[in-house]
Amino acid sequence: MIRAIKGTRDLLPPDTAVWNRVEAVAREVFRTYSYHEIRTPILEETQLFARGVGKETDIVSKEMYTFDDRDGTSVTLRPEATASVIRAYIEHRLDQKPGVQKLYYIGPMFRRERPQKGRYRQFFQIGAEAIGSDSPFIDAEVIEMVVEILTRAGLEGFTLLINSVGDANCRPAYVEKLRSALRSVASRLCEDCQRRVETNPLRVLDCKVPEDQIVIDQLPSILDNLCGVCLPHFETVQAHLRERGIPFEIKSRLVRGLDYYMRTTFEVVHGNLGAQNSVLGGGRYDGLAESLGSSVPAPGIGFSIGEDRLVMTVGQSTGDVPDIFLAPLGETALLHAGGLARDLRRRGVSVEVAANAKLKRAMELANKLGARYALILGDDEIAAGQYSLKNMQSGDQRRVTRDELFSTIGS
RNA sequence: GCGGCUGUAGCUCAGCUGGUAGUAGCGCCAGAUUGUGGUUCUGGAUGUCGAGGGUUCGAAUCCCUCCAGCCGCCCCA
Repeated sequence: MIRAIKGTRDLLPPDTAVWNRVEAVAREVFRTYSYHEIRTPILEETQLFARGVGKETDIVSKEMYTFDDRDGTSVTLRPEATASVIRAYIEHRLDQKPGVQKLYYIGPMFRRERPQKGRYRQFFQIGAEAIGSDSPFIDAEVIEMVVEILTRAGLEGFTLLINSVGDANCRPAYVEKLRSALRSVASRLCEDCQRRVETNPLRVLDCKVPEDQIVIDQLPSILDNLCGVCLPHFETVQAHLRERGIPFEIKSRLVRGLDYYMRTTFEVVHGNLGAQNSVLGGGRYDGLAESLGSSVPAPGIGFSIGEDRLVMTVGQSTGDVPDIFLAPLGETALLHAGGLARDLRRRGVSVEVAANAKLKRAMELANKLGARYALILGDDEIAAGQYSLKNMQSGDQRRVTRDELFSTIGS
C-alpha cells in the first residue's frame, strides 16, 4: 500500500470543516484590518532562505527540503513565508504603492524535522506581514489582530508573550555581556547550554531544564540593555496594548529562532499542545528587505499561526450535513428528483439524492448523514404536485407543494 | 539527528508462558413480505497479525533489521 510520506498527512472530512472555519475567520479578520492576500510559490531559490532566515539557523542548516533543479539551480520547498513575501515585495516594487503594505497568506510550509504531536514536515501557516512602517503602533495593531483571530477561531486559555530583542545597535553588545556572564556560571548549566554559551548565547535563555532556571534567572536581561531607540519603541507597544485591553506577559527570555527578528517579538502559547506549546510566533524584521537586496528600507513586522496546532486546539467538528435528502421511488421519480435537486441547490440548499430507490435504505442513509429533512417522491406525490416532507428530528411528515417546500427549506 | 513506547479487521482492541486469527464492541453491507430512519433481531464482507529475515516440527506470539505512528530531547508554527 502506498501511504502518505512521513510527517505529511491527509486532512479528511469532517476535520476539513474545522480548517475551513478557521481560515474563514482569519480571512474575515484580515479584511477588517485591510490586509490583502498574497500567494507566493512553494518552491524558491535556496539562497532566499539562506540569506533571509539565516544560514546558521536550524531551519536552514538542517531542516530544509533542498534539491537541484534540472538546470542545476538549488531550489527549496519553503520552510516559512516571510522571506518569500519580502522577495515579492522587492521584485514587484510594492514600496511604490501607497501606504503600508499589509499582506496575508495561508498555505503549506515544509521542514524536515522529526514528526511529533503538533509538528509535521508539511504544516500549514496562516500569517501576515505589514511592510513599510517602523511605528510601534503597527506592532500593537498586528498583535491585536492576531489575538482577534485566535479568539474568534475559538481558542481559549492562551497566553500572549512579548519581548524586545533589540536591534543591530544594542543586541551585539548584550550578547557579549550575556556570554561573559554565562562563562562564569557555565559549569552549573546543562550540557546543551554549555555548548550554547559559545554558539548562540541567546538560546540559553530558552532552556527548559528545571535545574538551570535559577542560574538563568540571574543572567542580565535584554530589557535592561536596550538602546535609546529600542526601549521607547517597546514601551510604546506596551502602552498601545494596554490601551486596547490586550492582556500580555513580558518574557524577557523569549528568543526567536530566525535571524531576521529585531525589536518586538511575540508568541502565543497554549497548554494543550504538549511540547509544541507555541501556536504562533512573530516579530519585527526591519533589516530583512535590505539583506535580501532591497535598495530602499522596508521595515516590517509579521507573524505566523501554526494552523495545525490551532485546529488541534479548537476541537472537533461534526461536519456539514445535508439540509434535505431526496428519496425518489422509481426511475420516473428519480428523473424528477434530479431537476428538483438542482432548483433547491440554486437556492443555496444542500441536497443529497438517493440514487438507489429503496425507501427504507434511503431513510436510513438520510438518518446516518444527519439530514434535516427527507423528501419522499413517489409517483402519486408527483402526480398530485405534492411531496412528502419529513422532519428527521421530530419525525413529523406532511404533504407540501413545491412552493411550500422552497419556503420551508429555503430559509 | 538522539532517546522511550507502540504496530492484530474501516475504528477501538482481545489473543497468558510459541500450536496455526476473534461469537468482542462500534462501523459498513444485506435481510426481518408491499413506500419510511433513529431501537431490536438475523446474516455477511474485510486481515499476506506493519515489512523482511532468523530460531523452531510449528510464530501474531521469541530474536534481528527496516518502516511507520505516538511521546520526549532538539528546534519551532
